[in-house]
Amino acid sequence: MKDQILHYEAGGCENPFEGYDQLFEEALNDSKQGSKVGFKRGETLVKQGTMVNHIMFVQSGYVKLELETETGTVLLDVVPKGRMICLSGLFGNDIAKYSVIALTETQVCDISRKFVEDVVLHNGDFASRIVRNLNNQNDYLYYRICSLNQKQMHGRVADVLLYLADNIFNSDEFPMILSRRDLGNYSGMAMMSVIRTIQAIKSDGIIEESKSFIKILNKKRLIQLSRNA
Amino acid sequence: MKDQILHYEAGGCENPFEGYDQLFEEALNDSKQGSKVGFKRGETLVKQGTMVNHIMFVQSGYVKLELETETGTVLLDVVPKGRMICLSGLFGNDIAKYSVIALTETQVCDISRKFVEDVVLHNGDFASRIVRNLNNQNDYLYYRICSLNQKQMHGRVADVLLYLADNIFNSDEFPMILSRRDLGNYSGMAMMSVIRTIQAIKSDGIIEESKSFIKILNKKRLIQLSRNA
DNA sequence: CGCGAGCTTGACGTTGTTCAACTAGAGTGG
DNA sequence: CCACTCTAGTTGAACAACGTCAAGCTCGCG
Repeated sequence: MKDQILHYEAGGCENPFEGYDQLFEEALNDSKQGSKVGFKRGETLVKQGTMVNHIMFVQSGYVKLELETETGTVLLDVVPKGRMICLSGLFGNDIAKYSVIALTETQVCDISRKFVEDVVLHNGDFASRIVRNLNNQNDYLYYRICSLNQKQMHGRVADVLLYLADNIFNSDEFPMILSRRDLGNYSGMAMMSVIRTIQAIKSDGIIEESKSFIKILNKKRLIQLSRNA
Repeated sequence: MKDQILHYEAGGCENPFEGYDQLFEEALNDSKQGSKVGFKRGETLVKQGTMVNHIMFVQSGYVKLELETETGTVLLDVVPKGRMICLSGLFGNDIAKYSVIALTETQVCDISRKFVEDVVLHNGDFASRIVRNLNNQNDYLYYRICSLNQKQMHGRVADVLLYLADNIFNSDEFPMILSRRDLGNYSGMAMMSVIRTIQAIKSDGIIEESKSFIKILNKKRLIQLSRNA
């Protein structure tokens, strides 16, 4: 029971729109409602502080959510293809709370926020999915807070790697789309500390990296590291 | 814009049940649906890992939400009278993700989770309030992550104090219901580091403490500390 | 071939934790 | 009423963890 949150399992990253294809297809085909847009790595989809009146479905690629503060940047999350972004703006104000930046070539599909809000208002089943999705997001953030609160460098780096493997790529081998700096912004560490820690994990034979492609060789030990061993 | 999240303002801690008194009054008067229970300081309202089939309204007093992990305890949040707890269990499974513990004498009022879920399913306006509430909870967690990620001890302690003053007690003078250990579990610090930091803030004349009652004497400087000065 | 961004390494200084000893107050039982 | 104990809070000194600085590296790209 205790470790239910230690190894975050994204039960709730299910797409709440699944099964509602038809409903939203109409919205998407309406030129005013939906439009597909492509981005290159590094491009900004949404800039923190600007007005945003739509939510987005990531059709292909990967994006990161970043929060800029006076003292630096926090990497809030990585979102892979098949999930939604900006759901957290539903029924709130128009101002984007964080920036969204492409980590790879990315295609997204905009949906009017008002439209989605209307569906929530009139379709209880859909509303319940949105609630469940937000609750899962909450669980994820709890897990992040635990990691930051209690673990030291090795544990935190292990956490990011496990999160990427288990929740973003669903594989123990994946391309390293995050820079060392990104990893630092995610885990609350200086970039150089990230480097040193990863170096140590590599030379312990726990992971392998070539051509910015990560392989987890010894997952058990990685999980042990995460538990602060 | 940048500091929108640095000073967390609980726009969203509004009670989503407000205005729905009548609807839930009925539920509460039904002996099966609602019941009022009292707790003393230190008593556990909900134990992490147990089954919970209700959400709770805090009628009087203050409670804390705590997550127990293998490596220690994380203080997730403090909830004052007038707010709900366990909303995060809506449409999820029955298992409590965290413990709820009374910080003072507390009276709570249980409401069947199924009942609330039914209202969400059939009342769009209420559903939108729940969504907004959860989104505000998300914002709060982002703010916490920023604090943990980027600030050092003085900033983090300042953050807790400001959070308590601005969002829990709505006053710059309040009883210190959290122990030093609690503060450590909240801010990701060792208890002794909390003590030293508070001692320093006191001797700088920024706060005053007597009989476990806190007065913020110089809020500007406390905010400066929070900004990592 | 040279330039720049991301990465790496070592030395050093700071921040924060741990350990151990001590104090003050709150309850408890005789 | 007085020991007695228990918990929360406090302090200092030693130590480990982490960040910072400065220099050099590597690799893709023009």
